[in-house]
Amino acid sequence: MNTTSQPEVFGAISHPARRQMLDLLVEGDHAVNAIAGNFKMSRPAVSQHLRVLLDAGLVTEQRCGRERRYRLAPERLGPVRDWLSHYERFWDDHFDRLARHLNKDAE
Amino acid sequence: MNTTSQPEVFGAISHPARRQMLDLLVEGDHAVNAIAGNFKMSRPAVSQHLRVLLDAGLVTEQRCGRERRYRLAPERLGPVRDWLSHYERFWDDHFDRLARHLNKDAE
DNA sequence: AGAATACGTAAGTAATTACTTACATGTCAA
DNA sequence: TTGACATGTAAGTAATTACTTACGTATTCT
Repeated sequence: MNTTSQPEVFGAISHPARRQMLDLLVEGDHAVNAIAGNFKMSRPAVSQHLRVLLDAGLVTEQRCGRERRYRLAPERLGPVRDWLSHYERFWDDHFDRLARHLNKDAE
Repeated sequence: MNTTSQPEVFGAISHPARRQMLDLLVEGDHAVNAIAGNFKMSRPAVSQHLRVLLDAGLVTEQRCGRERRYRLAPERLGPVRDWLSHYERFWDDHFDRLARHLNKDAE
């Protein structure tokens, strides 16, 4: 269990606004202004948060005319899920047994 | 999906040392010195990290003579798991279907 | 009682974070 | 081409974080 891998990811999701941005992007990709419309902070602040998410690899950006569309890249949440999986058994043994069963299937 | 609930939890697990402390406590409860032995930082620094985990509800402390034993309280990772669950489908649809199936069972 | 142990807390500091406003750059539209 | 739009970047700042050393407080041991 390597807890130091992808440290930026845990930092990136530690801010409520950034989690909310990811939640927004679940619906599909969005331009910066569309994202910023959901927040009280200034648009540059939103840009900076998006930069953090981009650096963490949690989103990708695509230039699209004068817009920049941000798209969710949820694979990078993998380390979080992996780390969390070590704790699953504590709150839901039933679920855990099934998860391990699935892993066995995958082998 | 309330991304602002239990914000401390996401902050608490954002630091690699604190995740490593939780990982340690998976094995069972430990006194502070036993925990500190695994880190290069000073013991007070470890105490301060443990305080963050305590405030987040991720560990409990029990006075035991002159020791203080910290024990994992993994239920508080629930918000993290819940938030993450909205992304499961992106990397493992099969797993997601089974998760939803389990939820249906639970009703 | 007195010394050693186990720990928290205080206080100080350097680094980082989360903003802000002002500005620069590239794109589209009249 | 001129102006409006979409966005990143720079620079400054206040707040927070992650440490450090010094010290205080129980508890146990002799």
